[in-house]
Amino acid sequence: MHTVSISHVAQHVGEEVKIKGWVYNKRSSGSLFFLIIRDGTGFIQAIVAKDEVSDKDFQGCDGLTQESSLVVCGVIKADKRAPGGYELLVTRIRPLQIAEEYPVSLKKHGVDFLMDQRHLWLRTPRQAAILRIRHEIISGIRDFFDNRGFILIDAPILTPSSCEGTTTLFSTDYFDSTAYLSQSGQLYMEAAAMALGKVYCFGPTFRAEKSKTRRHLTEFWMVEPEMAWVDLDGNMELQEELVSHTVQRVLEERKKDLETIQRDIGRLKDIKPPFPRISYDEAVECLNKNGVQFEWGNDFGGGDETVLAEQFELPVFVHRYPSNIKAFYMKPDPVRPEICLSADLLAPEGYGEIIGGGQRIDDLETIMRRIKEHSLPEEAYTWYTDLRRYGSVPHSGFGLGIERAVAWICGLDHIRETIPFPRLMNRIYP
RNA sequence: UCCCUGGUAGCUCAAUGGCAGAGCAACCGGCUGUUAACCGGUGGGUUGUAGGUUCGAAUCCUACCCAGGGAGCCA
Repeated sequence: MHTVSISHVAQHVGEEVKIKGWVYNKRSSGSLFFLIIRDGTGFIQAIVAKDEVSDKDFQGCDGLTQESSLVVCGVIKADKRAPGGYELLVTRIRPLQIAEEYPVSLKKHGVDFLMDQRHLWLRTPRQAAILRIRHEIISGIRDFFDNRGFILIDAPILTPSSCEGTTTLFSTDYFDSTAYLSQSGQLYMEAAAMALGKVYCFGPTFRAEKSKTRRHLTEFWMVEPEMAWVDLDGNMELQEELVSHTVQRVLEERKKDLETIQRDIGRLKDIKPPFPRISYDEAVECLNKNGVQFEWGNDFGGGDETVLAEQFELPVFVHRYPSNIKAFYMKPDPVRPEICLSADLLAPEGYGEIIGGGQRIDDLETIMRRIKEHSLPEEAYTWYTDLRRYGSVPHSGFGLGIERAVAWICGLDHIRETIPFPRLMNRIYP
């Protein structure tokens, strides 16, 4: 008798099979037990009838508790009364371990409790569905780049100093000096792009900011492509293709999981290029027209981003921000040096910035001036400025926040559910 | 760091100055098609912590701790 996964039971109707899993729920009715069994791929109702199994097996069912592990044998049958449409008529049942009283019940729980039980919370249908969608998003992104000739380059996680010199970094002891956990692989990707043309990194990112909002984690994952010979327009084109490809892939491959989490997929279906593009100037005008007091030169807050995104059905690019609210390496606009060739992509439905990127400064004099203006330690950036000494070319790139993308595509109201074990300002357990 | 809200049984909540309560979970019993099954029964409490006001505090006051939401900062 061979083991089948619950997701494949439809192909085994009438056969006697083995299922290895856990008890999700149990109901009994005198001489019948209804066990809802899960195996990580799905859920199936198992019927244990007194007349169909040994007395020992039947009595054993009485002691089964929520999340007990077991191996059951039985015949797959289609039945309208069963949740999912199929059920298992049990012939043999072997408990492996009887679970202790399980903390996470099928009833309602509060966030604090669930976060403390995150290792067990992952077993619930909703959390498992989100993690499968996260996997699909990640694999969709990797396939997108791999199929377009990008080379995966792993950026270092331990770094000697800040990449951008602004945000708060986590520090750690590094022999007799201090190292910092990476907040971006971008500068290293610029070096790699000059070696290999089109590259990307995909790794964790760390920010020690004391942010307590539904959009922030202290540890999150980011994909950062970087391309030689590509300008701002080419950069935005790649972004809209990447985002559309990823959304369509999830719609095709994870329909069932989207149903499980009750995501309204109406607006996701239309996510296809081209995305609207507005300049920072136009965005400021748009905010003022919508009753938001906003002054040219400031950066957008969460609320401002939502107002802007609400004007469009699709994700929207906001490009050409003032240079002094962006990172030091953003290339100034040749006709208006006070603004730069940067672009952020704002997701619809209030999910905010999911991509930040732009064209980089490729001129040695300009990059040296910007490093001085930002009071960055010049020696630490020698390798970076070397890229402008030895065959500099126009180049662009961006960073896509995986968790924010997952939150948007899944329609979640908090980023903490998008990652298996979230790290927040005041939470590092489990 | 600042602002707002909250903390009562394992979990989710009620009790607003006067006997500490319910549903679920656990345990015992019943039921041959249940759908977060249902029905009957049992056990379960330092009301976040420390002070204070009061004849009397879960309830009012002060400080602290913890959590949630937001601001700033950011993807």
